[in-house]
Amino acid sequence: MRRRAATRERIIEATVRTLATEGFAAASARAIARVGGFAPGVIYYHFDDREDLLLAALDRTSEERLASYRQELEGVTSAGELLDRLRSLYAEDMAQGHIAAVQELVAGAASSPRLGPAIVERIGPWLDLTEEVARRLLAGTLLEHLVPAPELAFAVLALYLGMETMAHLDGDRTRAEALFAAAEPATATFDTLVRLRR
Amino acid sequence: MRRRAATRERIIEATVRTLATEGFAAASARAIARVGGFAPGVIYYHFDDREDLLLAALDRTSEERLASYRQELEGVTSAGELLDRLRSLYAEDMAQGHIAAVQELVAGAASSPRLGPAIVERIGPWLDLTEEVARRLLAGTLLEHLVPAPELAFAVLALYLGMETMAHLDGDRTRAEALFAAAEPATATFDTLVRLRR
Amino acid sequence: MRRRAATRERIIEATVRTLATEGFAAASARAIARVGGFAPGVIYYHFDDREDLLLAALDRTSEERLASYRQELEGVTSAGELLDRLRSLYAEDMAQGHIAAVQELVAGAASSPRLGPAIVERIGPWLDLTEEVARRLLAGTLLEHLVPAPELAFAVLALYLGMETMAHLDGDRTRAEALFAAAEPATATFDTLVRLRR
Amino acid sequence: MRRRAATRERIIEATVRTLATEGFAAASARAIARVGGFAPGVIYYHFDDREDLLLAALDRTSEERLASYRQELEGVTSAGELLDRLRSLYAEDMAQGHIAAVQELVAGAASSPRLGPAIVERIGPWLDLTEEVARRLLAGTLLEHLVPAPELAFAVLALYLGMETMAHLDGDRTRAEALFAAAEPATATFDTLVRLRR
DNA sequence: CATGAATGAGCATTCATTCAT
DNA sequence: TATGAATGAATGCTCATTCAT
Repeated sequence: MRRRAATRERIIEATVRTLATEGFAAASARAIARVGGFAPGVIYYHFDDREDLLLAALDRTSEERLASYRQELEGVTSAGELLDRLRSLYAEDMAQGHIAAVQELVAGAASSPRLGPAIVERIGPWLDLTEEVARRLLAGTLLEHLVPAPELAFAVLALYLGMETMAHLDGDRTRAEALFAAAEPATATFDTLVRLRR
Repeated sequence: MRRRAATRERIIEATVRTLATEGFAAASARAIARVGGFAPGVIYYHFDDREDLLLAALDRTSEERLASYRQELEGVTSAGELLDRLRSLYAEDMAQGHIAAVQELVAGAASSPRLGPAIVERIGPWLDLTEEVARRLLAGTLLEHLVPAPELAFAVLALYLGMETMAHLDGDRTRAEALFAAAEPATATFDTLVRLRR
Repeated sequence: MRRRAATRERIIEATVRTLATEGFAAASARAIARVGGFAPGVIYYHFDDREDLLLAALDRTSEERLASYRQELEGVTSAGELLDRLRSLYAEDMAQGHIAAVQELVAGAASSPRLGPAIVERIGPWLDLTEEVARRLLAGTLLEHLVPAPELAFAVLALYLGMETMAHLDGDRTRAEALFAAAEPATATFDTLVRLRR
Repeated sequence: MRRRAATRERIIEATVRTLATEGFAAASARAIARVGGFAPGVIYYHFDDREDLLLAALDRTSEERLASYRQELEGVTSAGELLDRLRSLYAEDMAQGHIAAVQELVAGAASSPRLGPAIVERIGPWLDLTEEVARRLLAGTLLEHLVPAPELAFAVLALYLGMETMAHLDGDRTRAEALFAAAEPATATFDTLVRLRR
């Protein structure tokens, strides 16, 4: 009983690792089994099929990262602080390969009708978190009624995803970093205006 | 002479259509041939390999749309007008399926080392156009020195791509439209401020 | 464990048979699978690729026959006896189809850069055996210093290979047999001269 | 009318060249057309199919070389002289690529049931020439009745073919040259014995 | 006669999935 | 439960050959 769950974990972990290092197309049942050190057949004892497994892997990564983001962004009250935190979270994402796995899944989803909607579904909690942070920062500012939080949250996530996609295409991460750097003066101005107003 | 070029066109057109309707992974030589009503072998008579064909399809779509965007955005001077034009261009993109094909290619490129950089290369002219429009709109405003145009252009394209990716994942276009609608008050405010300042 | 090796054997055996009866070019993965009664895919479960399989088939045949030749030629001391033994070995070769398979491989190797050198390598032990027998027979005769053993060995193998090629080209084995018959008086004379000299 | 024959020639010549430089498997209709600078389709106006063309190419090369060999070997009366002439003819063969084309054909014939016998047929005139030279040299010697000329001729051609095959396998021509060198003392001894006897 | 575009069958190889052990 | 051998369909691609122009 216990063992069943443990094996499941091993398979999921191997899948995330394979996605991150080999890519979506190369994350075949055999490749995952090789990475994890188990027989290919065992996968089908724990998961219905490849898609089922990939979604489980996405769940794992998503939950884990969402927890980190939530904790890190909880007490943030200024735009400058937010930018700082996001920057280091993004660096973490990259270092741990989580984001690579997600990006591979999003890209690969194009070729599987079931995967796409399931991925979007899993974006829901991220939208909630983003919206919450946005509301907190905009509260009491001029922008509060000018920029609706749900749409802003969607735009932020889309931007993040698009950035990742672009970086993934040619392996160049410097543009994303340049974007963080370029946003700094704007966040400073924003924070100053907010303080003056209060 | 004539015939050769005509067939090339037929193949490219079938490729764009297959990408848009079936997805990257399903756009196999056979599938494209089926869609276009020709023998699979003919593809290799006109293109070196699958990637060569996919890039040709991307070129076609990209050039065509870039021309439309350039023409439509040429004389735009206010944020409100810009938003309007983008809205209808986006609607066109969707109706014609071009953007779906592009999205599939961008996503699929993850699994092909040659495709990725080639696609990034083709994003260049889009970055230029975006940057140019951004400069024009920001010129003389307070934001001019606060928001560097190149990074802004990159962010805009990333946002657009991310939006498309998300919409493509589950086929829901309403979020993109909601974003356009939500941006309207902000553009109006922007235009008013600019006018006052002048 | 056991099963794996057994299947490997089946595949190799089917390969040798296909080479012998259908020829090099026709020994496609599909053809071999058809002959052996298994799925084409199984080949790639046991061998890296077609060349790997062909070389394995060559190894099997070569080792098996080399053992027979070595055993049969070990105690031979006269030219007449040598001729007799070679004759029956050659008949065996033909009956078992081994030599036909080898001939196909040698011929086909022309079109595969990796196969050629690998085959030459496998000819090494045959050169050694031939040279050893040649030395033994020539020792103490007038020819000993007139005919260098390594070159003689090479010539003998080339003659054997050429004979096989010719026979294989049109399926006529009688010329090879006529050659064996024609060589008999010469070997008898040789043996007589050697005996007189001693 | 004239033109027809001229085109035929061009095609044949392109075929020989393609065989020599690209090999049997790569000598596709398209490759030959590319080498010769004409349309692939034209081949089928002059030849029934690929095999027909390959045989025509073999005919051309064979006739041309046979004429050279015949002329060169006509007045030869000693084994030493014969060896010398053969050596320079062999060098010519190699330099002109004729022998490479023939070897490719012989090797490739394995994969075509019609080609094999047709090639053997074309070896006939070579057997005749070889036999004639052999008879001339052996006439009046002790070997005359010990070694039947037809079988000897066959053995010589088989040796030549085998040598070529082996050299072709790994591109090493030095062994053939070593064989020529090693045969020299034996031919000298042969010539001396013959002279003494007369 | 010649062209060169098109056909369709064939090939090597990979992979998700099944199933006897 | 787990193993890993086997299946069979699919894929990218090449080629001899045909045929409208």
